[in-house]
Amino acid sequence: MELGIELARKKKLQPTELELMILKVLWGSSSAELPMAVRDIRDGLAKAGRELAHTSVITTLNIMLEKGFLKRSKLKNAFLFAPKVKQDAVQSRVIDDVLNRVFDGSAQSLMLTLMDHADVDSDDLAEIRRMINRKSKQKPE
Amino acid sequence: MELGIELARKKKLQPTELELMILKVLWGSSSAELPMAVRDIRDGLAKAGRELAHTSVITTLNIMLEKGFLKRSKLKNAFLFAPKVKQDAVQSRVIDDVLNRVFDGSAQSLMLTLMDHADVDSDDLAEIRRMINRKSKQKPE
DNA sequence: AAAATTCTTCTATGGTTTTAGAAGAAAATG
DNA sequence: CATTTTCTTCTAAAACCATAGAAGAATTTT
Repeated sequence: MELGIELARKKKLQPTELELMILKVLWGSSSAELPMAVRDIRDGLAKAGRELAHTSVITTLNIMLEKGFLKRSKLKNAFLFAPKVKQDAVQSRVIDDVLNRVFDGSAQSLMLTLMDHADVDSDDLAEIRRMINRKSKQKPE
Repeated sequence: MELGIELARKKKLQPTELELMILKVLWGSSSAELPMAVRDIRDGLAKAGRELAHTSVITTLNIMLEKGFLKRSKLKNAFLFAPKVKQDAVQSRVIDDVLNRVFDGSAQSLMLTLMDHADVDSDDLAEIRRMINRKSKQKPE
């Protein structure tokens, strides 16, 4: 029996380029958590170099709502949007994805690439070393 | 001579999902560098869980050729494909992109996320520490 | 209240990605 | 040499992404 079962398309958990920009505007708003009006989000995008029509922003916000990235509330006749996902969580998912897809799961390889490439100065290195020490104590595993 | 100045579209430097899988098949082939036949690439993909029609693979390979990810040679009537970009280079570009887009350029933040998330065991930590020491000597910057 | 402004939903287009069939040329096989 | 197999190129479709105009409802302004 050939069941047609719509496998409900595996929901991209990763925000797209533009979606991420929007999330960053929301996360960065004075008191995060605080819902923003479309107009303000649009301004935030413009400030980041992305000038879009008002309706373009709305369209994307609605898609993000469906995807579960945002929550929405109403003020008068207008909608306000707030992030439903935390920045940490998104960052984690992205790193996980890159780690597995691009670096075959090798965290070392990833770090090596990062340090070879990005201009990590000696202060950064020191900070990272501190981080590692903390880590290796805290979780000897 | 006013040649047609191909400012063309901004050439996605990043391989897509499938394109990356294909590159991995090519990079991973016994002696990298060695050109592979479509059939073999197809098998490699299948082995990685991606079963595509022969023509689907060809279509994608041709796109990758246009994008400059691959080079092509001919054997009899069939084409052979080999990577034109090195794995390091692609990894670098991806990390750079993620660093800037997702972590606002903070390598520390990226690393922290990586270590909090991925299961980096103490051996890994030791290795990473060694890496950092090497780095901080080599380039006091 | 009439007019202007503000917002939303609907609809639409162009581009990219992924996937694959049809048609036809070339090579291998019997 | 006729048939089968193996390749390629062309064409195409569905999904997703980015962008935005038209139409219409609600709010504000004059």
